[in-house]
Amino acid sequence: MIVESPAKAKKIAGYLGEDYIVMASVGHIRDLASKASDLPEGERKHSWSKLAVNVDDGYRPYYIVHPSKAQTIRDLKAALKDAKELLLATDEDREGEAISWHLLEVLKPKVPVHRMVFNEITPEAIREAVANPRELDMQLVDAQETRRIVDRLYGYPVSEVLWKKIGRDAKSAGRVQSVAVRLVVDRERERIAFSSAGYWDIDAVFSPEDFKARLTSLDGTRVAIGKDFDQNGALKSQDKVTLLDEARASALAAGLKSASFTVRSVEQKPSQRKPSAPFTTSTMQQEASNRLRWGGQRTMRIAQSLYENGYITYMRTDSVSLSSQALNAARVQVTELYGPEYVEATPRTFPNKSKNAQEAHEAIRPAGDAFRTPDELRRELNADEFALYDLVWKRTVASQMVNARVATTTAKIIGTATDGSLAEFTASGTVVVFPGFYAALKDVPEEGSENEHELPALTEGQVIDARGLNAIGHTTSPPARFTEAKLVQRLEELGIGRPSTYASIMTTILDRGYVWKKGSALVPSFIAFAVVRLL
DNA sequence: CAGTGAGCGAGCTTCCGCTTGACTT
Repeated sequence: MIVESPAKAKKIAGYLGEDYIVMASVGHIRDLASKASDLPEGERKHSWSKLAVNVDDGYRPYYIVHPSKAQTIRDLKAALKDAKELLLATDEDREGEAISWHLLEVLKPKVPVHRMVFNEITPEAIREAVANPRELDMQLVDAQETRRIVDRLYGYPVSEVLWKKIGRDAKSAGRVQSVAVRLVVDRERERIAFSSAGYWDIDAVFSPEDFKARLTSLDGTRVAIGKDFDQNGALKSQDKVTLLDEARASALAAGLKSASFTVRSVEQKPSQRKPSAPFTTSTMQQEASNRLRWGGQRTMRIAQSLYENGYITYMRTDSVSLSSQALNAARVQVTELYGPEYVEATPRTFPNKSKNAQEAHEAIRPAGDAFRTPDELRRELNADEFALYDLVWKRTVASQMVNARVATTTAKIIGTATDGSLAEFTASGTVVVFPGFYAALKDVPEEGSENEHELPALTEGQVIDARGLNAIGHTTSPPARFTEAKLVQRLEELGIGRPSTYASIMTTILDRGYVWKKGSALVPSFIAFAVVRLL
């Protein structure tokens, strides 16, 4: 049996016993020749030679076995000599199907060949796959080959156009990298074109319990805030809003100093928060970026180590689905750690956000049919591994827990200034009524929950005091630059790139000098503007 | 006889996606 990953091969070998030899192709075994000199003698002088695609004869590709793969091929051939049967068990996606086809072409097996697939590595799933082989799907193989040829046919010549038209500082172009560069450049253009606007409001602190409120309305008209402005710094809608300048805001704050304030309304609204879907490669990179400040490369290196040592499932995946084994493990763990009332009644499933998803693997989760808690592994893992495992564990377990229930209280407080203006302040507070999946996250609160705070008990008509009234100036900000994680998220939404390439796309555009990093922000170089304009 | 310069040809760069391990900083 041939699979793609050595770690996977080792695991499956343990399940199948001595009748099977399980080996790995270690990814692709052949690729288009990368330069004309790698072609056979006599084929090096055609106009298409350096493309390694014969565009004059049906776009016939010239494949070569990369020298670093020669030993793998020799090992596979040697093992095949004594085999009764060859089972091609590469991943169930476009690239995996192609790897199987290339294996057939190179190994030329004399024994019966079967193609089989499995989405989870359990003894039952493997046995079922062995019992239900299928044929190679040549449509999928053709799709991969076409993808490969078109990327070459555009990537090489368009890169060469850049060399000629812009100079050798323009290094490369391609279906994926050029879109990434363009997103960064477009964003920078928006920032350059942006005009910021200034506006003022008043922050108030009221007693009891010194809670904070903000001026939201003046004489019945809403006070302008950041989102009322467009990118030119002009007020957006025709909606009636009052725009406060510094003088007006300061005068108003002074005029309210001795005012008496009344609670005009108190409204409480219950709401629920849902846990996020289990990790894909892209969301894991985003979370590690947010929580741990790690780049994609580092996250993937740590994940690889966790995977090879059997702590997590495969780390290059576009699926948010958990196997039945994983669902069960998560639910058992939630019951044990938090109690049955924390387990969602039926297993939660999540829609896949990426329309190009091929779902050859399940979501990234703790390995095994019983999860080990981060605390149980604290001694076995180094600091980085522990930090990433902790994120994976929390995300997986939380995904099978019940919603958090929260209550948001909004209070409106009014007062009249010495000049007769009626000022309305708004305060809001949120309390967690039932933590649900928050219980698993603990120190890692979900988005938006960091600032949750409670309001004191207030009743309508209650008269309260202002402890402080401060006019505060604000300016609108341009759209933020992309971070690595945000760019990966956007590329995935657009269906560009694959889990195995997200981290390397970033190094490509950095290495080519198209972008540089300012802290974690991606800033385009001058040459990037030129390249995007030409393309 | 040594050095210079023109002209010519060969070879390199470049794409995306799948794996790990051997390197260097």
